[in-house]
Amino acid sequence: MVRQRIQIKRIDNLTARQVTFSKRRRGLFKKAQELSTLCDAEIALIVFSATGKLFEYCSSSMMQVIERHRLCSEDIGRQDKHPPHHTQRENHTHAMLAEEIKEKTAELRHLKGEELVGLSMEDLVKLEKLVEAGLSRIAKTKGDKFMKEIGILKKKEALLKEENAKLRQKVAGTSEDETPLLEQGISSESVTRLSDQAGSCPRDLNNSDTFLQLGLPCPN
Amino acid sequence: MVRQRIQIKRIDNLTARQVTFSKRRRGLFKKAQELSTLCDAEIALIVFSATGKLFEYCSSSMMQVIERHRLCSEDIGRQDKHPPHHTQRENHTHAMLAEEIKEKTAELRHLKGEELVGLSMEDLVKLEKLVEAGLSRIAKTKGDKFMKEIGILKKKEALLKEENAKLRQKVAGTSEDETPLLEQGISSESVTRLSDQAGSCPRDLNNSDTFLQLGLPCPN
DNA sequence: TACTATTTATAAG
DNA sequence: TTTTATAAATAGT
Repeated sequence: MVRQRIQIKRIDNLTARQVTFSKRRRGLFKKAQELSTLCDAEIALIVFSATGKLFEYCSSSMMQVIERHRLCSEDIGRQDKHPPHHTQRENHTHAMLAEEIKEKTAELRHLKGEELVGLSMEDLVKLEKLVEAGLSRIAKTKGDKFMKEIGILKKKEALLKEENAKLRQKVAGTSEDETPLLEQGISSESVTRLSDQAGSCPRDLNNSDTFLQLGLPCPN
Repeated sequence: MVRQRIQIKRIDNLTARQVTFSKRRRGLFKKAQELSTLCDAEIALIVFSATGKLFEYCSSSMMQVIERHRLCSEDIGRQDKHPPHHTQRENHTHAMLAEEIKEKTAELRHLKGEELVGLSMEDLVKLEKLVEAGLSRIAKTKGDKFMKEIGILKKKEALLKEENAKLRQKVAGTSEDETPLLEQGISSESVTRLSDQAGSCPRDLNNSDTFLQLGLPCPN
């Protein structure tokens, strides 16, 4: 396919074959994963090299996909008139479970605003309300958590300030050095560096969506 | 990858997603088969579209490859001493399906703003974004549908008005009665009662969330 | 579905 | 492995 178009037939030269295998295998896996991501597909890819080495990729769980595949194949090739034994019941259970998965998958899509064609106006309005309600709960939970974090940080700040004040007193008592412990030019009222956490903001707040800065910027 | 480089992330637009899926799926299968031929590899590729349709390729026999894969995986994690029968497999399938249901149920709860305790700030922010995106898609779909309905109704209105006018002319020609057919005091310009639908608004618009009244209130 | 301008993959070195 | 020239794939139309 390059420098010179190649024939799609077995490469005789061992080295060339191995090199090509390695390159194309990588390409194939990349494409598989891109397809999965772009199109929301569930993909399983199993590759055995000529030497028997296994390479695999799966967008979710290999077992899960293989099971799903088995179920589908079963459905297609159901020519066995009489599923003889208890398998009758097994199949029934499978069908139920599969149905449930299908329903839940559809509902998930709807909640995510996908596959909406075919929904009636009424359905859409209901769905919108449902999602709005969910969103407000999520926002509230987020807000609560956020406020709690702020509370904790403020408490820490107060404690450290107090400690700081005490230390400053001690220092003042044992030395003539009047230089404050904090960086000069920045009031200790407006900024308190948390000495035991210097250089690391709490992960949950170190997020681009966090819209308040708390006056305790991360040093990054 | 062309005309404009695309991000490898889920394609939101349904049509574009389906088109891309179709194209890339073909490409992927071609690559798989080329690799298999060129390098003498044994390859199995299973693809489920977002809508649940199964596509598969296998250089030999799917069962064979899956079995070989199972053996390899087993070698890695051999904990099951003696898988007695096929019931093992049945149970396994059940477990997988049950697990999938569990996952989907949890995701549904989250999208509905339930069971949020335990989620990190990061999770919450992600979730909020996801739901917001879904909501906006739903709202857009609803709005589009709504506008379409309005268009249809307006067209109907125009047609009926025209018909009305003609009928009125006829009536005027055959009788001296000057009383309009419509309720007196309401201009036929602003209200046209759809005679064949009197008393029943289209169901989809008879909803508290419908914010325009169209000048055709339901008599309830 | 078919067409291209581009990007991506890759054969050969 | 890394580099290139070129073939192949594909996003947008």
